[in-house]
Amino acid sequence: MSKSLQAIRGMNDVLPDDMALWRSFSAIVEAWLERWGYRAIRMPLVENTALFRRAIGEATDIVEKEMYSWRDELNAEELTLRPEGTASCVRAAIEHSLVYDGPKRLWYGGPMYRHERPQKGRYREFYQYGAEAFGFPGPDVDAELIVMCARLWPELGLKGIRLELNNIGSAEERARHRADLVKHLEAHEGKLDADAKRRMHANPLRVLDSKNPLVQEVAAQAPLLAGYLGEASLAHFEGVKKLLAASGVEFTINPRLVRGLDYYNLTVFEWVTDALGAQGTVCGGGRYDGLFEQLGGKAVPGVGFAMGCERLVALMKENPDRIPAARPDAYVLHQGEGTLEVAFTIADALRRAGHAVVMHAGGGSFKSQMKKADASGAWLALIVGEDELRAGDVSVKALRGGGDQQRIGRVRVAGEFAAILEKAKA
RNA sequence: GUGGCCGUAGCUCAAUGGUAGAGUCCCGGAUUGUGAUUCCGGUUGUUGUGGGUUCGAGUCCCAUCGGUCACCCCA
Repeated sequence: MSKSLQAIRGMNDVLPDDMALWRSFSAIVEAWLERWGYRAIRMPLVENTALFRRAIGEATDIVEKEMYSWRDELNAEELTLRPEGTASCVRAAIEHSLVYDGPKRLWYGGPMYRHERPQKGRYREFYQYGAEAFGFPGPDVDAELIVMCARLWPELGLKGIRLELNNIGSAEERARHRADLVKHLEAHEGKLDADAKRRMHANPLRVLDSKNPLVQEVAAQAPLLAGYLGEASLAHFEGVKKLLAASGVEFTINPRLVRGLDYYNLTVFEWVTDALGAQGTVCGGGRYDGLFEQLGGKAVPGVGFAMGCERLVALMKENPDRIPAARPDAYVLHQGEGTLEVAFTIADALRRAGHAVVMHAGGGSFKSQMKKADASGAWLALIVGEDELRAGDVSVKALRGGGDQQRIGRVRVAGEFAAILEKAKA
């Protein structure tokens, strides 16, 4: 084992048995995104490091210690494997003037990279689907994105995913709150632990999340952001809540909900489950109206979410009956001089007619070929032996119940196969 | 990044410091051409890796790699 190479820590192979579930997950999610009017976009996995530093924020954990960054000496560039998708998506929208002719709804999917200690539901390479709506300032699209998710969970067969919501106000409101918050923290610096002190100026909102009881005491008396929210912010949030209520989507307000990326404002939300231990957030997002300008574009409002595929697939795994069995229509076996060519061309003809056909390869006794046919999960076994070869026939045997073995002329197989298959499945 | 627990056959797991095992899977056989059930037989391995203690280490110690859980963080 030690001499053989291993996958990079926190970066996982997905084996064929699991890929069946992954592909069905992807098919459901992608169809759902398209159905809601979101259009696919694809961005590179590698971007300039500066993009993430500017978008996500210098003081965030992601930028401080989780990015895979390196210097590409060939071009003298600082590069980073993307830790999330929103920054790239906004960069692409600015670069290609995507909102020139009006607002846009976009989605993307693919791997993201963060150098964290791996844990269940937390990997160094992990897949996300993200949806972003650019150019819509109103609360309706915030609500649309949230309701969208609410409708997806049942399609994936998932229950017990609850919605947490918060309003973190505008940049100006947060700046005023933040100034007062820092003052408050400074006044009680003696009670803060090292972590809280470090964050006090860099990311004071995070201090409120501390689990240290002494720090909590300080946090409990800290000025609340809610007291700094102006009419516009409150109205926006009311608008979101009204549409959620109209859609029958339940939520809890979590005033502690602070997203770990600096670009958010107004609406932030997380979809959370208790079934995954400490990594319970299955989808998270919010509004980021300042991000376009921060990245050098015109002022364009944005709102979006990203969902963690590994976590959702893990939840789907708990309902094994939803895992689709991929079975071929037929398994073709052959034995005897001259049978291979006949079997081979029959398999070819059936595939050209649209059927899923596995051709036995590698020889073996008749018995072992039958075993492989059964193990393949195929509905039918097609047998070309010496008898069939002489008679110009193929034997068709149903492997999953349904009907006796029959022989049919091999020129008729392609034409009659669909009917035979249907009968075998009945 | 910090701490706890764990690493034995492809998989799931046994083995008081004293000869590494079971189930499953896989392969072969049970009248010459028929699977899934049943019966019989067979192969599974540098016990994650590298050191150390010991007459003797899967077992004890150290390191390292990996997994897992919690902290942290987030999807």
